[in-house]
Amino acid sequence: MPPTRPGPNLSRIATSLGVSVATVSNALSGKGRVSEQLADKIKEHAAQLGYVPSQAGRALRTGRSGVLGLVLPDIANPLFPKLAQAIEFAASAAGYGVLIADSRGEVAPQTEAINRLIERGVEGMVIVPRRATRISAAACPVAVIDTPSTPGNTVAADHMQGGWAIANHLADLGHRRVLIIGNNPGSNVQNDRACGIRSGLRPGMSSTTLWIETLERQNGSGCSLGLAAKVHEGYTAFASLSDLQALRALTELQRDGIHVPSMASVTGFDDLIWSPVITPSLTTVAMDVHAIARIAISSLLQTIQTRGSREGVLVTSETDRVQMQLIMRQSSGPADPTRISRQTENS
Amino acid sequence: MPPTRPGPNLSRIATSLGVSVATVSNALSGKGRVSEQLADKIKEHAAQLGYVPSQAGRALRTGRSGVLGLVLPDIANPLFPKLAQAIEFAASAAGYGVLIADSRGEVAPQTEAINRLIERGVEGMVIVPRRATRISAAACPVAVIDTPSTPGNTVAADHMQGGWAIANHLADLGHRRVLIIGNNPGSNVQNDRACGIRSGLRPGMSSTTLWIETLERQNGSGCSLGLAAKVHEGYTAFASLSDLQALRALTELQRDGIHVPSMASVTGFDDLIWSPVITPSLTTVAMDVHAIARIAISSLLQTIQTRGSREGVLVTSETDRVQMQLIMRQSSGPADPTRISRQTENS
DNA sequence: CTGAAAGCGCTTACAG
DNA sequence: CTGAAAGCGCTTACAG
Repeated sequence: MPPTRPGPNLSRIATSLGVSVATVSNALSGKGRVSEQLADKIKEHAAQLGYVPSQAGRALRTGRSGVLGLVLPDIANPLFPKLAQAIEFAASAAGYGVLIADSRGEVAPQTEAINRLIERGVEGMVIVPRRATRISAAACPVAVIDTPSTPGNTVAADHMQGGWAIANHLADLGHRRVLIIGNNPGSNVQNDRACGIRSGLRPGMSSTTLWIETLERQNGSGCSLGLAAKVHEGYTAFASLSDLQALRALTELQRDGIHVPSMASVTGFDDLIWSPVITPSLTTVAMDVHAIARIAISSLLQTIQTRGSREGVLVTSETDRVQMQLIMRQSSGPADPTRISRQTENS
Repeated sequence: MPPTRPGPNLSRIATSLGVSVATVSNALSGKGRVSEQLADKIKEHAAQLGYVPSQAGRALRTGRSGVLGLVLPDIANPLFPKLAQAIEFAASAAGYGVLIADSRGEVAPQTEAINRLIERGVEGMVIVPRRATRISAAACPVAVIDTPSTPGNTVAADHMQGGWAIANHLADLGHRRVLIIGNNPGSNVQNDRACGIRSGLRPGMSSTTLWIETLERQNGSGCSLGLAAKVHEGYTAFASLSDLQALRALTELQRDGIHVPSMASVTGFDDLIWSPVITPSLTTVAMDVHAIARIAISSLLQTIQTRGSREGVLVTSETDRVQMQLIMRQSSGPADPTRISRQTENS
């Protein structure tokens, strides 16, 4: 005999009130097929009994599990908490739960993670793909958050525009030689940001790009980036493609006696947790994770409603790129040292 | 009529093979009530058809959803990714999925988040409580990860011992005046770490504690911590209670021209993502998140098996505290400047 | 407005 | 070793 849940179910409520389960179900779901009077009575009684509907029963009957999956193949990415939070927020606002899955930085198992979610009956999933991975259609609708230039992307921050905003900011401050500092040239996101920066340079400005992974392959992990030397070569701005690289750049410059921002400006991307906390606080570009999450979830749910949850489609959205916003803090300032006195500096 | 899943189900497999659903079920679950020959044939056919068992059907029948909840009331805590990853790893190794829930830093809604998970039918949950929140029993088994000194804690890193390890390290390096830098005096974890540090000081050593939130309430958020002045007062070691505070301390010292580690040592806690990346890399104390996750999940599952998943119990474990490990990097060095030459420094 | 009944997909005693 | 049947809790056409 199947095990009975200890909690009350529709049948218990029904018999104790002398009505049918159908009526209880209709009353609680508020479909309006029950007289208001009776409905209120049923609702009250259910609440009193501490009734919690069985998702399993409902899912089996309706074919809808009420659960979405979130695949984060690189959970160690410090952007993750904000995005996960935003996704969870948007999903639960729509009445959905969120199952997480990650592939722990290994190579193959993105597919495995996806399969685990399918087995758990998710109606759709949001995937933040690992570097340049193409998502082959899974057995359910999929919303991809990567970068607008990735084919199949559903929604993402406009990383190019973010880069442009940084370049514009640096140009306004009078910088002419910009060192772009990225981690990995294989990242679509980082490449788009770098392109954006280059596209925003004005006549007379120039940039060079330094990829940390490439450098570390030669000099060993944790090696110096040689930024002090770059300052002496005439670089005055260090535009990092993530706050993590900005942090590395800033601490290296400071350690080597280069004062930021009076001798060199440092900027980042993403407004990660430490950016407002460090000294000097970091000028950066933030993505609107809530807008992105909202668009991803609503497009996903729309696809599920129109096409069902068993067809492997890449979800599209009307707004596929969300503006990034420049956050001016204290790590960037005028390039010309004679103007330093005009710059507000933290004491 | 209830909607049919597009995918194959047991019945489809059964009829197409001319056997009963019971036999298919037994064969696929490997309970051994079917001849090996037939079982193999069924398994092969099921795989060929791309059969995915319906969790909803199984859950309804067995009363077990195969899902656990993870409640992170402060998802912005940068420790989150590591812990979430470890929990997800341990849970999925045991065949469970993980639903996340967070309360977005608001005050009341820890309970609301917990209820959402209950409604989704989790068999149990892991809760990392917000600051000093006491978890009142939910409607299912609960494993709490906080600090061993919290009543009801299931498992946690031994934060006191971690503090002791830091103090011991600083003592070995010859430091005598230690400034402990914490964020919030209301955090159990931070308090235990501070106690641990104090307990490890040797005769002749002294410490003062600086709580950043308290200071910022007076001087405004983002204010200077005045660490350079502390150096001139004779403090040589800045023992932060989290890597985030260590980062703030380090950058402030560097900005004010104090070289680390030759003029002052800085240490942290948690080995967060940036700790090995900054210059100088950060000496810190790491918790073994995988051990903690493993213990939390296994205790939780054991309780679920013995007492069911509908009783609100606080799970206990045999090992309630996991040792923390000192990671010596370059931000800490000898207190006595004359000995600096003996210290290996990164160039 | 209310109720009786079917059925989603599964597992498990029970019978053969 | 294999099968027929019951039933987990729910929702929804259908009948009254």
